[in-house]
Amino acid sequence: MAELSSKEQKKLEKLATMRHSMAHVMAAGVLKLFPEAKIAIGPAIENGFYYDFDLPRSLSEEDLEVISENMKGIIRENHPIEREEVSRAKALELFADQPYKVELINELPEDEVISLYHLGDFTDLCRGPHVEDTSRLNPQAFKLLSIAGAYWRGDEKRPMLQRIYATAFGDPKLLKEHLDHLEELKKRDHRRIGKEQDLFSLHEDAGPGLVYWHPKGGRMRVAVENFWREEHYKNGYEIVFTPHVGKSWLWETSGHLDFYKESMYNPMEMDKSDYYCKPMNCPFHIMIYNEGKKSYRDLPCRWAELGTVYRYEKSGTLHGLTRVRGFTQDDAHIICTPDQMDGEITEVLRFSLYMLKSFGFDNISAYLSTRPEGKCVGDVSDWESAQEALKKAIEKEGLEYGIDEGGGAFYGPKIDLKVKDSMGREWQLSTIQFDFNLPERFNMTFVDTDGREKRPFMVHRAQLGSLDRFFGVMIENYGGAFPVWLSPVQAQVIPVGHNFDDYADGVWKKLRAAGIRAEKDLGDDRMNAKIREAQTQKIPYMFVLGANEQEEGKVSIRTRTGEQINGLTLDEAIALVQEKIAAKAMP
RNA sequence: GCCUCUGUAGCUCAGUCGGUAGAGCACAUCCAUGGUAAGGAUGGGGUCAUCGGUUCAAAUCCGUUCGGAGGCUCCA
Repeated sequence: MAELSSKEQKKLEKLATMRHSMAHVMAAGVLKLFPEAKIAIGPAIENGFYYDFDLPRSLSEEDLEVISENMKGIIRENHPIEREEVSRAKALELFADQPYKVELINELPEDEVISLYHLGDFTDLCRGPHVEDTSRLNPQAFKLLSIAGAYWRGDEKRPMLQRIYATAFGDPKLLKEHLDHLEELKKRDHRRIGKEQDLFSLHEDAGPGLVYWHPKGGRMRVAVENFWREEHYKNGYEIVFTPHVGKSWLWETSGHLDFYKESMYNPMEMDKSDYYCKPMNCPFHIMIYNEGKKSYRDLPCRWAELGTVYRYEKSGTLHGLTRVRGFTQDDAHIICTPDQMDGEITEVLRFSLYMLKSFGFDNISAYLSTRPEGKCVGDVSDWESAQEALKKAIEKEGLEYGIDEGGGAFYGPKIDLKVKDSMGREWQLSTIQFDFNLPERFNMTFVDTDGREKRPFMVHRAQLGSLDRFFGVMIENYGGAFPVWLSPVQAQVIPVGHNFDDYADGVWKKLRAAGIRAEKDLGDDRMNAKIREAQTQKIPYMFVLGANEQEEGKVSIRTRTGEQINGLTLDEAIALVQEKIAAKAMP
């Protein structure tokens, strides 16, 4: 959330005004095509605008063409856009055949000024502001993008309207830039790259939203998991493993069956008990904690698990790796005494930031969510000290942060960390979350210095969130051109011709022995085709070997960036690759 | 879940007015022995997602079911 200068702020406002006016033009264009259309709302949004309509039939791509032409016509007719303030009664009369507008008017507060904007013979209820006339709109710099269903006021019990999404800029060049950006996003789509690089798949027939990691994706995941485990041990965590299913009393005790049941897979009955697939790992970690009496000397417990959980997400929300039904959380629970809390929070935040930065996410912001109004568990004083600890930790790291007052869950305050990726999109990955509920429900205790049993603090945290989702985000962030340490194939060995297959095979074996993920391409293709193949696979290093290399026992490297490094001994080449791996660098 | 679009070879897609299916890539075999982004030839491969209906005849038209894609209050 970088602060915008007032000049930039003004520019954005101007753009939003222009887009909002464009939305009116679109509504006018739709009414030309469907005079009986009922219009709903049409705001400017981040990269454009939309307008919702209730139409006699569903829109097609061809309709967008017609509407688009209508809009160009309206703009060229050069209408003024004029404001008029009217009484409530007049407004209701004017929009008598527009039920959505009537609803809006009736909901406006008593003292609100009701304003209309006229654009030719189109009049819309609108707060404004707008551009003075349509000459301020560029007929070459907008594009209708898509048709989507949208519930009136986002309420699934209300009618489904048709929404037209569009984008608009002041200048056709900027429109083109934006469209190119959308094109680039498509190219980086992790579902596409996952297929191209043979990383993972999903199978509708075997269960929607369940991920299959192929060998190449598996290599990447092992690289990430190994790094993750090493860092957790270095940072004072223990790693635990817990079952995938548990009896119903666990979920009754945790409250999941009361509040979370519809997101859980149905139970399976075994020996007259119901077993549920876990949607979260917490109750299992608590089982470990509650095994034996704990002393203050045992605390803090920092227990991490790459725990695979199952959640029954609605079918319409599933999306590639980023929204799935079975996924592996990089979960941890920190159980500590009240005295230890401040230090633990500081550390967990520092560690999380380090983790995200290791994957090239340098643009990180924090969001603190505090105690909601109404029913919460836990003492108010505990909430306050927890919130204070979270805030201090954020400030100590010098992070930009926002506060979502009252945005916490009923069981505790939290920090969410969001990263901005290379395409400027924000993703929420890490979360650090207090829980005043489960320690109570599971009667977790520790014996303090005074010999009395007390309630420990418990904090949930995930750094990458879900490994599956994180991979989706990471693939798109890198656009499939991974740093060397993550690349599924780090080096591709390519002989110039079959005469050098043996030499290539020897080099390949040594690369593998040195711990480098190397492949050899001894197929019948010409070298050019092999290079092209390695290049499209975005393999960081190509070892191209022929007579020149064989005679001197050396190697020549082509990087995927097109750089040529010739005349290295194999040992030098191995050292070069290993250095880049260790540095988590690009080739 | 709901709305719109959509489902044809492993992948990307074409298939006109309803007349029983095609391309490129990939794969296999052979030829070619090659120096930094696709050498050539031949061949195998499809219950046109599913179930049902209309029809002399369905990939094509209609309905069902199951998937996939884009959306579903950044407030008149």
